[in-house]
Amino acid sequence: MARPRTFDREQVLTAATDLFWRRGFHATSAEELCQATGLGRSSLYNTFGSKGALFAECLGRYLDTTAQATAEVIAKSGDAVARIEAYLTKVVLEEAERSSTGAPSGCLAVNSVAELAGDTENAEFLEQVARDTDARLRLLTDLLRAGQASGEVTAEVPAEGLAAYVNASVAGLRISAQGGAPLARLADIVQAATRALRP
Amino acid sequence: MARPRTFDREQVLTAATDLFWRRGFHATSAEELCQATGLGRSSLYNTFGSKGALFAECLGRYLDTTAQATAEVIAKSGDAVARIEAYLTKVVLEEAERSSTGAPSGCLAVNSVAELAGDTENAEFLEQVARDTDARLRLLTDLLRAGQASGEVTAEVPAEGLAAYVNASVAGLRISAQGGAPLARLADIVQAATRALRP
DNA sequence: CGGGTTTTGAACCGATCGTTACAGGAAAGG
DNA sequence: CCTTTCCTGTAACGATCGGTTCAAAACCCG
Repeated sequence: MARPRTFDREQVLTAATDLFWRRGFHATSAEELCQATGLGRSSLYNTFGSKGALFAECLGRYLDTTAQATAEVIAKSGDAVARIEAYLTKVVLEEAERSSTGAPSGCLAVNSVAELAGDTENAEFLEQVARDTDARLRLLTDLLRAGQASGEVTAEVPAEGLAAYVNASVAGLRISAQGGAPLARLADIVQAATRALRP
Repeated sequence: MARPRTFDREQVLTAATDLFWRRGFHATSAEELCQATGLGRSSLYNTFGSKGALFAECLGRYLDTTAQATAEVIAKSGDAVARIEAYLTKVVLEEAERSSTGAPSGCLAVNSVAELAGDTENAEFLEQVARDTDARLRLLTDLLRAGQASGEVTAEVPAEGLAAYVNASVAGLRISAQGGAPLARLADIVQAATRALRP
């Protein structure tokens, strides 16, 4: 019936995500996206509509992927503090692997919040991240509240607050990694952050 | 001898810093800078040379100002943990005031790292932030090491690691504030972060 | 193998990017 | 008052921005 596509949609999204992650939304041009994905301008616009729509799709895919990975680590056995520690350690291991493979450091969601927080024209991207953050906070809150109930986790701070704290720690780790902190320091941050949760 | 300037350099830098802070380096145009500062294109370029040079000056001034403010809070009396808590609390109070006055939230240095970490053409800005971060880490390390020596601060994590942790906590607070976290959550984060330092 | 449908490449759109050129205006020294 | 020196506003520079147009190419189905 018709001429088929010569590219794989998922591969294109992966390449575009990598570029947005590395350079940010505003600094990434359509020309660079074409070069990185290998497809022409009309194919890109015919498939995704606009640069903003492509970014929204990349961001959504990124958020879903990382949310799933987070849920898997959190769901492992062990007490609540150990699960949080495993979660934070996973972040450090990711940064270690990324810096050795040339992949971008930090977190696309954190970068997007930092870049677009004052950008009224692109508030939709912030809402995407906000929805993801809310879901992540609910997951962490449930885990930490259960930990408080069983005495593994301190009750000096409400579970919602501890969840926000864990979330902030991840962002802090990501920014620290982007700032060039050595792996040993990132590991120290995890150790310190974990201490705060114990009774 | 010559015609004098009709604007105040410091006021221009303040207005430009506010705009860069709010919108980021790449998304801030020369046109917007002229509008925000009130001066014409040629005056702006005649005075600062280029958009990048202006940003470097804004960033340097911001870093110096905040470094001084940090040093003042850290130098106050009290034990090491109380000083760190005062430092983190100050961050939260700043965010509270900014959100009520319409000033930009978050931190220009954090935003710059997130936006420019993968930007090889603007590595000079990252170096500026890196120098500031190194100095801040030295200050924190000294304080925390003294706290460890007197037993006020845990020795489970080396002082350099605790300093990196405090620094990461500030970045996490800033990103959380930009992401829309309510003040009560930010205060919880400070309480939790402070717990990690105690023996 | 030919008709119908979709993708593709390349040229092109107006707008805006960062930056510069230049003519005229305003103050201080003589 | 006139020259000198700098500053200012306007207009424009080439380059690039995100996005579109369109004809030709490529494929599937009959």
